[in-house]
Amino acid sequence: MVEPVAIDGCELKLVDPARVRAVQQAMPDEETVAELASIFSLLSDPSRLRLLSVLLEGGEMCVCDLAAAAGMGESATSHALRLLRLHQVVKARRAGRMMHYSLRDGHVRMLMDVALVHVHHGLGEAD
Amino acid sequence: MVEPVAIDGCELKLVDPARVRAVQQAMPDEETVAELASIFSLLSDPSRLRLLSVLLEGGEMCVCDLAAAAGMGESATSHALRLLRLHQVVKARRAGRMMHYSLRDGHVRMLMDVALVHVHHGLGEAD
DNA sequence: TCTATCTGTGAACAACTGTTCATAGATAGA
DNA sequence: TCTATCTATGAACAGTTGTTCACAGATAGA
Repeated sequence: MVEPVAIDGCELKLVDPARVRAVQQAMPDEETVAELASIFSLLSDPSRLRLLSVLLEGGEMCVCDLAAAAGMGESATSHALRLLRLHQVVKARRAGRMMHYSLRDGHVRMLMDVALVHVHHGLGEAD
Repeated sequence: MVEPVAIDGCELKLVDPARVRAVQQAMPDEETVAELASIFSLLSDPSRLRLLSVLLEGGEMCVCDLAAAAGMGESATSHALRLLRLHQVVKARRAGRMMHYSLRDGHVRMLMDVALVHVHHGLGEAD
């Protein structure tokens, strides 16, 4: 029933080769996929999520307050904020010896809201 | 300028203790944070993102076609689909000896779209 | 029942990640 | 300039993750 088909130079057994080829052509390029993975990876850590929650609720804050509110050490907080800044999720402002961090745009809130809906919608349902 | 303040039984130096306390009370509980991290973690892997892209574009498909379209081995594909199914992201339907997988709802597309907007919006901007 | 085919699972391995510790950089005030 | 304070960085360690390999389960057809 499953016919052997040559695809990408390799011989594979496929059920619907035409659909496979069509889907492959419509797929985003590797760079885009990698960037998406990067963004989601940033949001996949509880500590970073807590930091972002704090920034969503409290607005601009210094590292020591962020650390205390998120229940983290200050070094871990600094490492996390550096990552978030490198990926354009937060921005930093210096005021004297203190650094103040804030969210860069509203996408984070949207992402967290959609994910929350999914979490609460899928509870208790079987496959 | 920064006053030592007792919080959670530990003495810490904070700039704005009132705001820290307010933010802490508004923060989602640990379980919710962990569930959010779980969902984002599923989307943080390029292989799983490709699989989801394929399902978004092609609809319901069997494991061998999914593997071919996403450019993965069939075992890796099966492992990935199992994870996605355990977290209610995809659902499975058996037809003979073949398993057909499909997306469970539209949240995945929303999440990917919002993340894409962020990726393209933030390109080339400095901090 | 026996076999071929499609998919699922467990173990093992390398690669990656987040935290901590120690230390360095940067700034304000004396 | 010297010191105290706040933040950033580098190294190292444990913990986690994704893939592959080998094999097991499940189903259709002979």
